Amino acid sequence: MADGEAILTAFAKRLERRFPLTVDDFQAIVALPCSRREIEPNQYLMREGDRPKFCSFLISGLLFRHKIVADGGRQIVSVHTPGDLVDLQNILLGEADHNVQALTAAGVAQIPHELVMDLAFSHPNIGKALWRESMIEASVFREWVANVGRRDARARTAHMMCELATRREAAGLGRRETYELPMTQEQIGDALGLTAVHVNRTLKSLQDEGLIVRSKRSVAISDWERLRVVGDFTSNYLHLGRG
Amino acid sequence: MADGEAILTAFAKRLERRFPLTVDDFQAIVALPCSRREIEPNQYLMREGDRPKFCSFLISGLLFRHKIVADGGRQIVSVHTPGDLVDLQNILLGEADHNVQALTAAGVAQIPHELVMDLAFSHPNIGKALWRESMIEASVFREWVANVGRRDARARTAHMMCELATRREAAGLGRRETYELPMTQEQIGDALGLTAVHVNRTLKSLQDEGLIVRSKRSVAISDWERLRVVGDFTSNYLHLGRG
DNA sequence: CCTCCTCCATTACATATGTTGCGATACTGC
DNA sequence: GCAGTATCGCAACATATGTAATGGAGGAGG
Repeated sequence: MADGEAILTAFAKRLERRFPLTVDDFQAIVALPCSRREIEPNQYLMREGDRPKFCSFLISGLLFRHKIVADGGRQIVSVHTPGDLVDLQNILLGEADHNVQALTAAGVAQIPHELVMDLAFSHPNIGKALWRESMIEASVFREWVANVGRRDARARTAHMMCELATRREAAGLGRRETYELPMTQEQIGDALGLTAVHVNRTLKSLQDEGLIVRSKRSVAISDWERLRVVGDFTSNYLHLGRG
Repeated sequence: MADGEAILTAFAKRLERRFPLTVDDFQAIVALPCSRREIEPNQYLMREGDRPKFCSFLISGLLFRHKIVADGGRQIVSVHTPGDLVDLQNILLGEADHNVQALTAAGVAQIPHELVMDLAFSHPNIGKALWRESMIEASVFREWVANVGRRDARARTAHMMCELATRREAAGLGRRETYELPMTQEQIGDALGLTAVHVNRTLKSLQDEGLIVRSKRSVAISDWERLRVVGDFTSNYLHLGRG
Protein backbone atom coordinates (compact mmCIF):
# COMPACT_ATOMS: atom_id res chain seq x y z
CA MET A 1 0.00 0.00 0.00
CA ALA A 2 2.18 2.76 -1.33
CA ASP A 3 0.14 5.78 -0.35
CA GLY A 4 -1.37 4.13 2.70
CA GLU A 5 1.21 5.92 4.76
CA ALA A 6 0.26 9.33 3.42
CA ILE A 7 -3.39 8.62 4.20
CA LEU A 8 -2.62 7.47 7.71
CA THR A 9 -0.47 10.53 8.26
CA ALA A 10 -3.46 12.65 7.28
CA PHE A 11 -5.57 10.64 9.70
CA ALA A 12 -3.04 11.21 12.48
CA LYS A 13 -2.98 14.93 11.76
CA ARG A 14 -6.72 15.07 11.99
CA LEU A 15 -6.65 13.39 15.39
CA GLU A 16 -3.78 15.62 16.47
CA ARG A 17 -6.10 18.55 15.81
CA ARG A 18 -8.54 17.04 18.30
CA PHE A 19 -6.08 16.16 21.05
CA PRO A 20 -2.27 16.49 21.30
CA LEU A 21 -0.43 13.34 20.24
CA THR A 22 3.10 12.17 20.87
CA VAL A 23 5.53 10.86 18.29
CA ASP A 24 4.77 7.38 19.53
CA ASP A 25 1.05 7.95 19.01
CA PHE A 26 1.76 9.10 15.48
CA GLN A 27 3.80 6.04 14.71
CA ALA A 28 1.15 3.73 16.06
CA ILE A 29 -1.41 5.31 13.76
CA VAL A 30 0.78 5.18 10.68
CA ALA A 31 1.44 1.50 11.37
CA LEU A 32 -2.26 0.67 11.00
CA PRO A 33 -3.35 -1.39 8.03
CA CYS A 34 -5.95 0.29 5.87
CA SER A 35 -7.60 -0.43 2.58
CA ARG A 36 -8.65 2.24 0.18
CA ARG A 37 -12.02 2.18 -1.49
CA GLU A 38 -13.51 4.33 -4.22
CA ILE A 39 -17.21 5.16 -4.19
CA GLU A 40 -19.43 6.45 -6.95
CA PRO A 41 -21.94 9.25 -6.50
CA ASN A 42 -25.09 8.03 -4.71
CA GLN A 43 -23.52 4.72 -3.81
CA TYR A 44 -24.18 3.51 -0.28
CA LEU A 45 -21.27 3.01 2.07
CA MET A 46 -23.50 1.71 4.85
CA ARG A 47 -27.19 1.03 5.32
CA GLU A 48 -29.42 1.09 8.33
CA GLY A 49 -29.33 -2.35 9.90
CA ASP A 50 -25.82 -3.18 8.68
CA ARG A 51 -23.13 -4.22 11.10
CA PRO A 52 -20.05 -2.57 9.62
CA LYS A 53 -16.61 -3.88 10.53
CA PHE A 54 -14.60 -0.83 9.47
CA CYS A 55 -14.27 2.83 10.23
CA SER A 56 -14.01 4.98 7.15
CA PHE A 57 -11.71 7.96 6.91
CA LEU A 58 -12.88 10.23 4.10
CA ILE A 59 -10.02 11.12 1.77
CA SER A 60 -11.73 12.87 -1.11
CA GLY A 61 -15.26 13.79 -2.13
CA LEU A 62 -18.31 14.24 0.04
CA LEU A 63 -20.48 11.78 1.94
CA PHE A 64 -23.73 12.29 3.76
CA ARG A 65 -25.67 10.39 6.37
CA HIS A 66 -29.44 10.14 6.39
CA LYS A 67 -32.50 8.50 7.89
CA ILE A 68 -35.77 7.57 6.20
CA VAL A 69 -39.06 8.22 7.97
CA ALA A 70 -42.43 6.48 7.68
CA ASP A 71 -43.87 8.53 4.81
CA GLY A 72 -40.73 7.97 2.75
CA GLY A 73 -39.20 11.34 3.60
CA ARG A 74 -35.46 11.53 3.92
CA GLN A 75 -33.57 13.55 6.51
CA ILE A 76 -29.90 14.13 5.94
CA VAL A 77 -28.30 14.36 9.38
CA SER A 78 -24.77 15.26 8.39
CA VAL A 79 -22.53 16.06 5.47
CA HIS A 80 -18.90 14.94 5.56
CA THR A 81 -15.87 16.63 4.06
CA PRO A 82 -12.44 15.08 3.49
CA GLY A 83 -10.68 14.42 6.77
CA ASP A 84 -13.85 13.33 8.55
CA LEU A 85 -14.27 9.96 10.16
CA VAL A 86 -17.59 8.32 9.39
CA ASP A 87 -18.88 5.17 11.12
CA LEU A 88 -16.80 5.75 14.20
CA GLN A 89 -19.93 5.16 16.27
CA ASN A 90 -20.31 1.61 15.00
CA ILE A 91 -17.19 0.63 16.89
CA LEU A 92 -19.44 0.39 19.90
CA LEU A 93 -23.00 0.51 18.63
CA GLY A 94 -23.18 -2.61 16.54
CA GLU A 95 -26.19 -2.16 14.29
CA ALA A 96 -26.20 0.96 12.12
CA ASP A 97 -29.13 3.28 12.81
CA HIS A 98 -28.81 5.31 9.60
CA ASN A 99 -27.46 5.27 6.06
CA VAL A 100 -24.22 6.65 4.67
CA GLN A 101 -24.16 7.55 1.00
CA ALA A 102 -21.80 9.33 -1.38
CA LEU A 103 -22.74 12.83 -2.46
CA THR A 104 -19.97 13.00 -5.04
CA ALA A 105 -17.39 10.48 -6.17
CA ALA A 106 -15.36 9.80 -3.06
CA GLY A 107 -12.37 7.89 -1.73
CA VAL A 108 -12.23 6.43 1.76
CA ALA A 109 -9.66 4.51 3.78
CA GLN A 110 -11.14 1.70 5.82
CA ILE A 111 -9.66 0.59 9.12
CA PRO A 112 -10.95 -2.42 11.07
CA HIS A 113 -12.96 -1.51 14.16
CA GLU A 114 -11.04 -3.68 16.56
CA LEU A 115 -7.73 -2.09 15.64
CA VAL A 116 -9.10 1.40 16.23
CA MET A 117 -10.53 0.26 19.53
CA ASP A 118 -7.25 -1.32 20.61
CA LEU A 119 -5.37 1.81 19.70
CA ALA A 120 -7.79 3.98 21.66
CA PHE A 121 -7.03 2.16 24.87
CA SER A 122 -3.37 1.34 24.37
CA HIS A 123 -2.67 4.99 23.48
CA PRO A 124 -4.86 7.18 25.68
CA ASN A 125 -4.13 10.34 23.69
CA ILE A 126 -5.50 8.66 20.62
CA GLY A 127 -8.44 7.46 22.66
CA LYS A 128 -9.13 10.97 23.83
CA ALA A 129 -8.82 12.35 20.32
CA LEU A 130 -11.31 9.78 19.03
CA TRP A 131 -13.70 10.25 21.91
CA ARG A 132 -13.52 13.99 21.47
CA GLU A 133 -14.25 13.49 17.80
CA SER A 134 -17.45 11.64 18.78
CA MET A 135 -18.41 14.40 21.15
CA ILE A 136 -17.89 17.14 18.62
CA GLU A 137 -20.03 15.21 16.22
CA ALA A 138 -22.75 15.08 18.87
CA SER A 139 -22.42 18.82 19.36
CA VAL A 140 -22.97 19.36 15.66
CA PHE A 141 -26.10 17.22 15.83
CA ARG A 142 -27.42 19.38 18.66
CA GLU A 143 -26.90 22.44 16.53
CA TRP A 144 -28.72 20.78 13.66
CA VAL A 145 -31.67 20.02 15.91
CA ALA A 146 -31.81 23.72 16.78
CA ASN A 147 -31.30 24.73 13.17
CA VAL A 148 -34.09 22.58 11.81
CA GLY A 149 -36.36 23.10 14.78
CA ARG A 150 -36.13 26.82 15.42
CA ARG A 151 -34.79 28.72 12.41
CA ASP A 152 -36.72 29.69 9.30
CA ALA A 153 -35.73 28.58 5.82
CA ARG A 154 -33.40 31.51 5.12
CA ALA A 155 -31.49 31.20 8.38
CA ARG A 156 -31.34 27.44 8.11
CA THR A 157 -29.87 27.54 4.65
CA ALA A 158 -27.37 30.26 5.50
CA HIS A 159 -26.39 28.39 8.63
CA MET A 160 -25.62 25.16 6.85
CA MET A 161 -23.53 26.94 4.25
CA CYS A 162 -21.54 28.69 6.96
CA GLU A 163 -21.00 25.46 8.85
CA LEU A 164 -19.76 23.52 5.87
CA ALA A 165 -17.53 26.40 4.77
CA THR A 166 -16.05 26.70 8.24
CA ARG A 167 -15.43 22.99 8.62
CA ARG A 168 -13.83 22.88 5.21
CA GLU A 169 -11.51 25.73 6.07
CA ALA A 170 -10.67 24.17 9.43
CA ALA A 171 -9.70 21.00 7.60
CA GLY A 172 -7.28 23.03 5.49
CA LEU A 173 -9.21 22.65 2.26
CA GLY A 174 -9.68 26.26 1.21
CA ARG A 175 -10.91 29.60 2.44
CA ARG A 176 -14.45 29.71 3.73
CA GLU A 177 -15.22 32.93 1.86
CA THR A 178 -14.97 31.09 -1.44
CA TYR A 179 -16.78 27.95 -0.48
CA GLU A 180 -18.98 26.21 -3.05
CA LEU A 181 -21.63 23.77 -1.96
CA PRO A 182 -22.00 20.92 -4.46
CA MET A 183 -25.47 19.71 -3.49
CA THR A 184 -28.66 19.60 -5.50
CA GLN A 185 -31.56 21.62 -4.20
CA GLU A 186 -33.34 18.44 -3.25
CA GLN A 187 -30.38 17.31 -1.17
CA ILE A 188 -30.14 20.70 0.49
CA GLY A 189 -33.83 20.43 1.28
CA ASP A 190 -33.40 16.99 2.79
CA ALA A 191 -30.63 18.32 5.00
CA LEU A 192 -32.69 21.30 6.13
CA GLY A 193 -36.11 19.74 6.48
CA LEU A 194 -37.45 21.70 3.49
CA THR A 195 -38.75 20.82 0.05
CA ALA A 196 -36.66 21.39 -3.03
CA VAL A 197 -39.13 24.00 -4.26
CA HIS A 198 -38.75 26.03 -1.13
CA VAL A 199 -34.98 25.70 -1.19
CA ASN A 200 -35.14 27.17 -4.67
CA ARG A 201 -37.14 30.15 -3.41
CA THR A 202 -34.82 30.59 -0.46
CA LEU A 203 -31.63 30.45 -2.50
CA LYS A 204 -33.10 32.95 -4.93
CA SER A 205 -33.86 35.34 -2.10
CA LEU A 206 -30.36 34.94 -0.66
CA GLN A 207 -28.89 35.53 -4.10
CA ASP A 208 -31.05 38.59 -4.75
CA GLU A 209 -29.59 40.12 -1.62
CA GLY A 210 -26.07 39.35 -2.73
CA LEU A 211 -25.20 36.80 -0.04
CA ILE A 212 -24.62 33.88 -2.36
CA VAL A 213 -24.20 33.14 -6.05
CA ARG A 214 -25.80 30.13 -7.68
CA SER A 215 -24.43 28.27 -10.63
CA LYS A 216 -25.45 24.91 -11.99
CA ARG A 217 -25.37 22.32 -9.25
CA SER A 218 -23.55 24.39 -6.68
CA VAL A 219 -23.89 27.46 -4.51
CA ALA A 220 -21.06 29.84 -3.59
CA ILE A 221 -20.78 32.32 -0.75
CA SER A 222 -20.37 35.91 -1.91
CA ASP A 223 -20.78 37.82 1.35
CA TRP A 224 -19.53 35.77 4.23
CA GLU A 225 -20.23 38.20 7.02
CA ARG A 226 -23.82 38.94 6.07
CA LEU A 227 -24.50 35.28 5.45
CA ARG A 228 -23.13 34.52 8.89
CA VAL A 229 -25.51 37.02 10.47
CA VAL A 230 -28.54 35.81 8.53
CA GLY A 231 -27.67 32.23 9.48
CA ASP A 232 -27.13 33.06 13.16
CA PHE A 233 -23.87 31.19 12.84
CA THR A 234 -21.04 31.05 15.35
CA SER A 235 -18.44 28.34 15.29
CA ASN A 236 -18.34 27.63 19.01
CA TYR A 237 -20.26 24.37 18.66
CA LEU A 238 -17.63 23.03 16.24
CA HIS A 239 -15.05 23.13 19.05
CA LEU A 240 -12.25 23.86 16.64
CA GLY A 241 -9.64 24.51 19.31
CA ARG A 242 -8.14 21.68 21.27
CA GLY A 243 -10.25 22.21 24.38
CA MET B 1 -21.42 10.44 52.35
CA ALA B 2 -23.78 7.75 53.60
CA ASP B 3 -25.78 7.10 50.46
CA GLY B 4 -22.98 8.03 48.11
CA GLU B 5 -22.31 4.33 47.73
CA ALA B 6 -25.87 3.59 46.70
CA ILE B 7 -25.69 6.33 44.11
CA LEU B 8 -22.41 5.11 42.73
CA THR B 9 -23.76 1.59 42.58
CA ALA B 10 -26.64 2.90 40.48
CA PHE B 11 -24.09 4.67 38.28
CA ALA B 12 -22.11 1.46 37.88
CA LYS B 13 -25.28 -0.44 36.96
CA ARG B 14 -26.10 2.10 34.32
CA LEU B 15 -22.65 1.71 32.78
CA GLU B 16 -22.91 -2.04 33.08
CA ARG B 17 -26.01 -1.80 30.90
CA ARG B 18 -23.85 -0.12 28.24
CA PHE B 19 -20.87 -2.45 28.36
CA PRO B 20 -20.06 -5.49 30.53
CA LEU B 21 -18.03 -4.62 33.62
CA THR B 22 -15.95 -6.77 35.95
CA VAL B 23 -16.12 -6.79 39.73
CA ASP B 24 -12.96 -4.73 39.74
CA ASP B 25 -14.57 -2.15 37.45
CA PHE B 26 -17.54 -1.97 39.81
CA GLN B 27 -15.35 -1.41 42.81
CA ALA B 28 -13.43 1.33 41.08
CA ILE B 29 -16.64 3.17 40.33
CA VAL B 30 -18.04 2.81 43.82
CA ALA B 31 -14.77 4.19 45.20
CA LEU B 32 -15.27 7.50 43.37
CA PRO B 33 -15.97 10.59 45.41
CA CYS B 34 -19.18 12.34 44.53
CA SER B 35 -21.18 15.20 45.91
CA ARG B 36 -24.92 15.34 45.79
CA ARG B 37 -26.73 18.46 44.72
CA GLU B 38 -30.42 19.35 44.74
CA ILE B 39 -31.85 21.55 42.01
CA GLU B 40 -35.10 23.46 41.88
CA PRO B 41 -37.42 23.51 38.88
CA ASN B 42 -36.11 25.80 36.15
CA GLN B 43 -32.76 26.24 37.83
CA TYR B 44 -29.74 26.07 35.52
CA LEU B 45 -27.17 23.35 36.05
CA MET B 46 -24.94 24.66 33.27
CA ARG B 47 -25.00 27.56 30.83
CA GLU B 48 -23.61 27.98 27.36
CA GLY B 49 -20.06 29.29 27.71
CA ASP B 50 -19.45 27.68 31.10
CA ARG B 51 -16.50 25.39 31.66
CA PRO B 52 -17.93 22.78 33.99
CA LYS B 53 -15.61 20.68 36.10
CA PHE B 54 -18.03 17.90 36.95
CA CYS B 55 -20.12 15.25 35.26
CA SER B 56 -23.61 15.00 36.65
CA PHE B 57 -25.40 11.73 37.17
CA LEU B 58 -29.13 12.33 37.41
CA ILE B 59 -30.63 10.64 40.47
CA SER B 60 -34.17 11.97 40.56
CA GLY B 61 -36.30 14.41 38.63
CA LEU B 62 -35.94 15.53 35.03
CA LEU B 63 -33.41 17.80 33.30
CA PHE B 64 -33.37 19.18 29.80
CA ARG B 65 -30.74 20.70 27.54
CA HIS B 66 -31.43 23.55 25.18
CA LYS B 67 -30.00 26.13 22.84
CA ILE B 68 -31.18 29.68 22.20
CA VAL B 69 -31.26 31.02 18.64
CA ALA B 70 -30.98 34.57 17.32
CA ASP B 71 -34.65 35.53 17.50
CA GLY B 72 -34.85 34.35 21.10
CA GLY B 73 -36.39 31.01 20.25
CA ARG B 74 -35.45 28.06 22.38
CA GLN B 75 -34.80 24.54 21.14
CA ILE B 76 -34.73 21.75 23.65
CA VAL B 77 -32.28 19.17 22.35
CA SER B 78 -32.75 16.47 24.95
CA VAL B 79 -34.70 15.49 28.02
CA HIS B 80 -33.00 13.46 30.72
CA THR B 81 -34.50 10.86 33.02
CA PRO B 82 -32.95 9.47 36.22
CA GLY B 83 -29.93 7.33 35.47
CA ASP B 84 -28.73 9.58 32.65
CA LEU B 85 -25.33 11.20 32.60
CA VAL B 86 -25.41 14.84 31.59
CA ASP B 87 -22.32 16.92 30.81
CA LEU B 88 -20.25 13.91 29.92
CA GLN B 89 -19.21 15.75 26.75
CA ASN B 90 -17.53 18.53 28.69
CA ILE B 91 -14.89 16.09 29.84
CA LEU B 92 -13.27 16.72 26.48
CA LEU B 93 -15.01 19.72 24.97
CA GLY B 94 -14.14 22.46 27.43
CA GLU B 95 -16.63 25.23 26.78
CA ALA B 96 -20.31 24.30 27.01
CA ASP B 97 -22.23 24.82 23.78
CA HIS B 98 -25.71 24.65 25.32
CA ASN B 99 -27.67 25.03 28.55
CA VAL B 100 -28.81 22.42 31.05
CA GLN B 101 -31.82 23.24 33.16
CA ALA B 102 -34.11 21.43 35.58
CA LEU B 103 -37.56 20.50 34.34
CA THR B 104 -38.72 19.38 37.77
CA ALA B 105 -37.03 19.38 41.15
CA ALA B 106 -34.03 17.13 40.68
CA GLY B 107 -31.11 15.54 42.46
CA VAL B 108 -27.75 14.94 40.83
CA ALA B 109 -24.45 13.41 41.88
CA GLN B 110 -21.43 15.32 40.64
CA ILE B 111 -18.16 13.61 39.85
CA PRO B 112 -15.00 15.52 38.88
CA HIS B 113 -14.13 15.31 35.19
CA GLU B 114 -10.54 14.23 35.66
CA LEU B 115 -11.54 11.27 37.81
CA VAL B 116 -14.01 10.04 35.21
CA MET B 117 -11.36 10.47 32.55
CA ASP B 118 -8.75 8.58 34.55
CA LEU B 119 -11.18 5.77 35.18
CA ALA B 120 -12.04 5.55 31.49
CA PHE B 121 -8.46 4.80 30.56
CA SER B 122 -7.35 2.81 33.59
CA HIS B 123 -10.40 0.55 33.25
CA PRO B 124 -11.09 0.03 29.52
CA ASN B 125 -14.49 -1.55 30.10
CA ILE B 126 -15.58 1.60 31.88
CA GLY B 127 -14.07 3.64 29.09
CA LYS B 128 -16.01 1.68 26.53
CA ALA B 129 -19.22 2.02 28.52
CA LEU B 130 -18.76 5.78 28.74
CA TRP B 131 -17.79 6.15 25.12
CA ARG B 132 -20.75 4.03 24.10
CA GLU B 133 -22.94 6.27 26.24
CA SER B 134 -21.71 9.27 24.21
CA MET B 135 -22.38 7.48 20.97
CA ILE B 136 -25.90 6.50 21.94
CA GLU B 137 -26.55 10.09 22.87
CA ALA B 138 -25.37 11.13 19.41
CA SER B 139 -27.68 8.54 17.87
CA VAL B 140 -30.61 10.04 19.76
CA PHE B 141 -29.68 13.48 18.43
CA ARG B 142 -29.72 12.12 14.90
CA GLU B 143 -33.20 10.78 15.46
CA TRP B 144 -34.28 14.16 16.80
CA VAL B 145 -32.96 15.88 13.69
CA ALA B 146 -35.09 13.52 11.62
CA ASN B 147 -38.05 13.93 13.95
CA VAL B 148 -38.03 17.71 13.85
CA GLY B 149 -37.01 17.93 10.21
CA ARG B 150 -39.24 15.39 8.54
CA ARG B 151 -42.25 14.47 10.67
CA ASP B 152 -45.41 16.49 11.09
CA ALA B 153 -46.64 17.72 14.44
CA ARG B 154 -48.66 14.63 15.31
CA ALA B 155 -45.88 12.19 14.52
CA ARG B 156 -43.29 14.35 16.25
CA THR B 157 -45.28 14.53 19.43
CA ALA B 158 -46.11 10.84 19.45
CA HIS B 159 -42.49 10.00 18.73
CA MET B 160 -41.13 11.98 21.63
CA MET B 161 -43.61 10.42 24.03
CA CYS B 162 -42.66 6.95 22.86
CA GLU B 163 -38.98 7.70 23.19
CA LEU B 164 -39.21 9.03 26.71
CA ALA B 165 -41.49 6.19 27.79
CA THR B 166 -39.12 3.62 26.33
CA ARG B 167 -36.04 5.15 27.90
CA ARG B 168 -37.80 5.35 31.22
CA GLU B 169 -38.77 1.71 31.06
CA ALA B 170 -35.25 0.72 30.00
CA ALA B 171 -33.93 2.53 33.05
CA GLY B 172 -36.20 0.40 35.23
CA LEU B 173 -38.47 3.26 36.24
CA GLY B 174 -41.87 1.90 35.25
CA ARG B 175 -43.78 0.42 32.35
CA ARG B 176 -43.86 2.44 29.16
CA GLU B 177 -47.58 1.84 28.68
CA THR B 178 -48.32 3.97 31.72
CA TYR B 179 -45.84 6.74 31.11
CA GLU B 180 -46.77 10.31 32.08
CA LEU B 181 -44.91 13.23 30.57
CA PRO B 182 -44.55 16.07 33.06
CA MET B 183 -43.85 18.91 30.63
CA THR B 184 -45.83 22.06 29.93
CA GLN B 185 -47.12 22.51 26.42
CA GLU B 186 -44.62 25.27 25.86
CA GLN B 187 -41.76 22.98 26.84
CA ILE B 188 -43.08 20.23 24.60
CA GLY B 189 -43.24 22.77 21.79
CA ASP B 190 -39.67 23.85 22.40
CA ALA B 191 -38.55 20.24 22.22
CA LEU B 192 -40.46 19.59 19.00
CA GLY B 193 -39.89 22.84 17.14
CA LEU B 194 -43.56 23.80 17.50
CA THR B 195 -45.48 26.55 19.27
CA ALA B 196 -47.42 25.89 22.45
CA VAL B 197 -50.68 26.63 20.64
CA HIS B 198 -50.01 24.02 18.06
CA VAL B 199 -48.93 21.50 20.67
CA ASN B 200 -52.28 22.08 22.29
CA ARG B 201 -54.10 21.35 19.03
CA THR B 202 -51.96 18.29 18.43
CA LEU B 203 -52.43 16.83 21.89
CA LYS B 204 -56.16 17.37 21.58
CA SER B 205 -56.23 15.49 18.32
CA LEU B 206 -54.19 12.62 19.79
CA GLN B 207 -56.51 12.52 22.77
CA ASP B 208 -59.65 12.58 20.63
CA GLU B 209 -58.36 9.47 18.93
CA GLY B 210 -57.72 7.76 22.23
CA LEU B 211 -53.93 7.58 21.99
CA ILE B 212 -53.18 9.70 25.02
CA VAL B 213 -54.94 11.21 28.01
CA ARG B 214 -54.21 14.71 29.22
CA SER B 215 -54.47 15.92 32.76
CA LYS B 216 -53.20 19.11 34.26
CA ARG B 217 -49.51 19.51 33.56
CA SER B 218 -48.89 16.04 32.23
CA VAL B 219 -49.78 13.69 29.39
CA ALA B 220 -50.22 9.94 29.69
CA ILE B 221 -50.11 7.22 27.05
CA SER B 222 -53.37 5.32 26.70
CA ASP B 223 -52.75 3.28 23.55
CA TRP B 224 -49.09 2.47 23.24
CA GLU B 225 -49.21 0.52 20.02
CA ARG B 226 -51.20 3.05 18.04
CA LEU B 227 -49.12 5.88 19.41
CA ARG B 228 -46.01 4.03 18.31
CA VAL B 229 -47.35 3.71 14.79
CA VAL B 230 -48.43 7.34 14.56
CA GLY B 231 -45.02 8.41 15.86
CA ASP B 232 -43.11 6.15 13.48
CA PHE B 233 -41.22 4.97 16.51
CA THR B 234 -38.83 2.06 16.73
CA SER B 235 -36.30 1.73 19.51
CA ASN B 236 -33.35 0.66 17.38
CA TYR B 237 -31.65 4.06 17.63
CA LEU B 238 -31.65 3.84 21.42
CA HIS B 239 -29.30 0.83 21.21
CA LEU B 240 -30.74 -0.70 24.34
CA GLY B 241 -28.88 -3.97 23.99
CA ARG B 242 -25.19 -4.19 24.75
CA GLY B 243 -24.07 -4.18 21.13
C1' DC C 1 -59.77 35.37 51.16
C1' DC C 2 -57.61 37.95 47.68
C1' DT C 3 -54.02 38.67 44.24
C1' DC C 4 -50.71 37.31 41.19
C1' DC C 5 -48.97 34.23 38.08
C1' DT C 6 -48.58 30.24 35.15
C1' DC C 7 -50.61 27.18 32.29
C1' DC C 8 -54.39 25.56 29.47
C1' DA C 9 -58.03 26.08 26.00
C1' DT C 10 -59.85 28.09 22.12
C1' DT C 11 -60.88 31.42 18.38
C1' DA C 12 -59.80 34.29 14.35
C1' DC C 13 -56.53 35.36 11.40
C1' DA C 14 -51.73 35.48 9.07
C1' DT C 15 -48.02 33.31 6.67
C1' DA C 16 -44.28 30.21 5.82
C1' DT C 17 -43.85 26.30 3.62
C1' DG C 18 -45.72 22.29 0.92
C1' DT C 19 -47.91 20.41 -3.48
C1' DT C 20 -48.74 20.03 -8.20
C1' DG C 21 -47.55 20.93 -12.60
C1' DC C 22 -45.05 22.33 -16.64
C1' DG C 23 -41.40 24.03 -19.50
C1' DA C 24 -36.29 24.88 -20.02
C1' DT C 25 -31.65 23.31 -19.64
C1' DA C 26 -28.08 20.22 -19.50
C1' DC C 27 -25.98 15.88 -19.07
C1' DT C 28 -25.79 10.50 -20.25
C1' DG C 29 -25.97 6.68 -22.96
C1' DC C 30 -26.92 4.85 -27.33
C1' DG D 1 -27.76 13.40 -33.18
C1' DC D 2 -31.47 11.68 -30.36
C1' DA D 3 -34.05 9.92 -26.50
C1' DG D 4 -34.08 9.65 -21.68
C1' DT D 5 -33.25 11.49 -17.22
C1' DA D 6 -32.13 14.68 -13.59
C1' DT D 7 -32.20 19.22 -12.16
C1' DC D 8 -33.68 23.85 -12.11
C1' DG D 9 -37.03 27.74 -12.28
C1' DC D 10 -41.24 29.28 -11.58
C1' DA D 11 -46.26 29.90 -10.99
C1' DA D 12 -50.86 28.81 -8.86
C1' DC D 13 -52.81 27.01 -5.25
C1' DA D 14 -53.30 24.29 -0.65
C1' DT D 15 -52.37 23.71 4.12
C1' DA D 16 -49.80 23.03 8.32
C1' DT D 17 -48.29 25.79 11.55
C1' DG D 18 -47.53 30.45 13.67
C1' DT D 19 -49.45 34.82 15.88
C1' DA D 20 -52.34 37.49 18.72
C1' DA D 21 -55.78 37.80 21.88
C1' DT D 22 -58.92 36.36 25.50
C1' DG D 23 -60.94 33.91 29.33
C1' DG D 24 -60.72 30.37 32.82
C1' DA D 25 -58.63 27.03 36.13
C1' DG D 26 -55.52 26.23 39.55
C1' DG D 27 -51.36 27.10 42.65
C1' DA D 28 -48.42 30.19 45.56
C1' DG D 29 -48.02 33.56 48.74
C1' DG D 30 -49.51 37.24 51.57
